[in-house]
Amino acid sequence: MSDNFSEQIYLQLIKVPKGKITTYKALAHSLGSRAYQAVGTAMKNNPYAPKVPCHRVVLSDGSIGGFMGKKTGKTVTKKIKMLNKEGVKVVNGKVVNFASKLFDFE
DNA sequence: CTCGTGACTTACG
DNA sequence: ACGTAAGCCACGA
Repeated sequence: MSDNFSEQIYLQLIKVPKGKITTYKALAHSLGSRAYQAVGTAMKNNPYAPKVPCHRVVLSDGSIGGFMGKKTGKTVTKKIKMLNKEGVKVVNGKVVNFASKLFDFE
């Protein structure tokens, strides 16, 4: 497992400080690829969980993404609460002040 | 190698 | 603003 690509995604995600978040686009772009979908694919694989806080990754609009929306929030709802606890306020499946909490990859 | 799917993004109507 | 279509990359069969 851990093809270089997926591994980079996890590394970047882990690199994100607490209370901050990132988007699929920025994440993929930081890897030097446009694998927006690949990022999601790697997330659903998430072999590094909970080391890899996939809930810290949101859509370009700041929406949580396909976590909830499908099955009345089950696992996701919990993560949302966790985010709120860390300082990332999530309401109605969207991040509050999300642009300001966005983490810039160096 | 080819096909289908996906926790995505952008563009057009 | 919303819905559909096409494009993007990676992974599984």
